[in-house]
Amino acid sequence: MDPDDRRQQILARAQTLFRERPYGEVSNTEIAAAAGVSRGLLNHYFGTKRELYLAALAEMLDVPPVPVPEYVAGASVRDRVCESVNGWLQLLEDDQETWLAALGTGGDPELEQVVDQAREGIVDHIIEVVGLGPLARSRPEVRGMLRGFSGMAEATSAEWLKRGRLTRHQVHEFLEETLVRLLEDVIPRVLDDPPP
Amino acid sequence: MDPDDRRQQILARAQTLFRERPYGEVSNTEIAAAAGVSRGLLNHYFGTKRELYLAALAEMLDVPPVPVPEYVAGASVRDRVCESVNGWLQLLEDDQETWLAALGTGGDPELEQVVDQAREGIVDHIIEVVGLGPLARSRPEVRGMLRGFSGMAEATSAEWLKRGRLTRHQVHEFLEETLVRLLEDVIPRVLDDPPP
DNA sequence: CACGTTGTTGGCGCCTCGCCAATAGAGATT
DNA sequence: AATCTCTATTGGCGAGGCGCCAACAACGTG
Repeated sequence: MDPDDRRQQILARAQTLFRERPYGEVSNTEIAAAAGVSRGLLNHYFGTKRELYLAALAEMLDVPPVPVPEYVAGASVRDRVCESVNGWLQLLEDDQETWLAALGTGGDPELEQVVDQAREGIVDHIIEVVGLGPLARSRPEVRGMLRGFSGMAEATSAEWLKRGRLTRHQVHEFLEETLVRLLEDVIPRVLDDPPP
Repeated sequence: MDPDDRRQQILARAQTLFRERPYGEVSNTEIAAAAGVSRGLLNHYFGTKRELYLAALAEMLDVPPVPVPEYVAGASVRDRVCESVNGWLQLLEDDQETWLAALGTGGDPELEQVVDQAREGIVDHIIEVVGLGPLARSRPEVRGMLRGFSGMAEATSAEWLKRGRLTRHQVHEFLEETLVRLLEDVIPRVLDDPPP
């Protein structure tokens, strides 16, 4: 068989398995059996199991981005932003299981639950400090949106601590300005908006 | 030895090891040796290796939140928001390595690089669709902040797809409103602000 | 026709994990 | 004080997984 085809076939089988179960629970033996080849052939093509996993994941995430429509050239900022958000949600709906498996903790539900609980504590702290009223506290949508802000805080903090593209001062200012606008404008607007 | 003390001691050693290396690269034998006990004792206390890992991670993430200062009662929204952001950054500086190890992909650098590349592609797409000028494109701070927005998009999408606390419509509206404000107000303000 | 190259396989050795029988030591009971 | 029970603790056994390597086969080439 053609080496490129074989390599691609193994990767395809590995992807489907890594999508449904986390790394540690998928054995090379299983991947080889699913691909109809010997186990040693996996090492021949990809070296180690980790390299196979990285290759599979890289190809999973290497999806062509949603094409940019033409009309954005003369459109307003809001229209272009709307289009960008649409592109993201579209991408997410197209191959949902891929992103859910790749991002997060790799698909482990119990592990997910542990870090989820810690993040909910962060949200609790935000709610307490900014002094949300009891009516806002009771709505789960508010918690959901604040979890969104928490994700932003984690990402910008990583930009500061790991990548160095932001300073601590910039992270602070960015998060403060954003959170103020969320509380005063965005969140009330989303809450008041009726579902279509 | 007192069972509680022993359990705590094993957890402490496991935490330090799991902080510096990802799950798969830390063996139970190593944890047992570091704790000065037999390997079988780990199974006696925690059952399986995964349970030990979850227990260690849960205790790592179970840090007491930064206490809320008193003056927030009569302060403005902005002051309280500032205090909340301060709390987050403080928490991050106090035990930085814990959060960096727990969040993200579990401390695996190569895996991190793969998903990082995918996320940078998302940022590229945002930049292209919203039509940022070449001067804004060139600044790495802009990319850093848009990565923050990307983190928010991932978190809110998880709220929609996994938790169900937000609808797709709400996610869309929330992200659109937020991104418009980021582009028009927040990002320019952070860029123009001189470092202290 | 011989020969080197390469895809492919089965097997060997090492490591890790979960389980279990065996041990030792402390506390309780008589 | 002696015994007995309970439990913390250990070493070892078996299963499974991974990386590596020698052997085989098939195909093109001189």
